[in-house]
Amino acid sequence: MFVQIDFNSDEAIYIQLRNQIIYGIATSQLQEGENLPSVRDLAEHIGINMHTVNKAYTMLKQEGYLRLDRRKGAVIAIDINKLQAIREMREELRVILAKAFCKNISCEEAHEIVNDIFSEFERG
Amino acid sequence: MFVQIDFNSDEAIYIQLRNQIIYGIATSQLQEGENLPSVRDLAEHIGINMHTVNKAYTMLKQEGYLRLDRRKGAVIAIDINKLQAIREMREELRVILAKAFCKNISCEEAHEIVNDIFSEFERG
DNA sequence: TACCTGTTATATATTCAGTATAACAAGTAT
DNA sequence: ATACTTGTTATACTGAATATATAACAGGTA
Repeated sequence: MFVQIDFNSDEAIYIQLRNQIIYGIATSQLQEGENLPSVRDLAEHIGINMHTVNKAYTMLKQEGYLRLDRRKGAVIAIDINKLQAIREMREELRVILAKAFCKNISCEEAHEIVNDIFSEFERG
Repeated sequence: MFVQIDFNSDEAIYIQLRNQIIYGIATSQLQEGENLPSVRDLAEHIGINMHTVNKAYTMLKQEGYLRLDRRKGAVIAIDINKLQAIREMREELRVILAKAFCKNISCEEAHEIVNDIFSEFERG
């Protein structure tokens, strides 16, 4: 597994875990239909509690990134609600871009950064 | 004041307050040199504790959005460290755009949303 | 002097994060 | 059938973060 938890971060462990799995999907390190480790195995591997992993998995399920199957365990399965995704993205971007604008980052510069990051995904 | 706190939100009050002040600066509702209400007045107005407002102000000071002056109180004063701002923005964008990419939002669609939000600022 | 600023210090209640055990239902492998 | 795996649920505990409540202090203003 590729997960790397920063225990000194102010971000909760289960949020870091969720973000890294989403990033793994975006970069094709994790693909539709692929299995994630069981909550117990991943917890063991990272060195954290089972429930912390379960919290991340449950959140990812709720957000439409995976399906939890009694037979196969946690399986990557994207459920796309594009309108809702756009609405959420807009709200999150509003804060980030407001900060950027205050710090003299131009719209063009923001576009460049967006392109940079998207290229990380598309050449996955 | 324009602040509107959602007490049912999962976002901390002082974070909501900070975000709205940054948004207010970006949209020119608050301008360089302008005074914010005193921590006691704003707390009274919103109906929250003085320390919660103080926490938001202290954070905004730390992040370079205002100066705290014993004479004038809290004054909008942007301290620009563009390189750092870009670095932080990049990290935050990475998570948001990974989510977007998983939900089939294209790079072009992301650009449109960025343009939309920037236009909220520039016509302030 | 009286009043206003931000600031600091305590104390308290509540919620959240993370851990620790334990058990359960359902499926798989032997 | 037995043993083992899966996610899931329940309970209990610790520690940290959030928010509140009083109180006081230093520096500046009217």
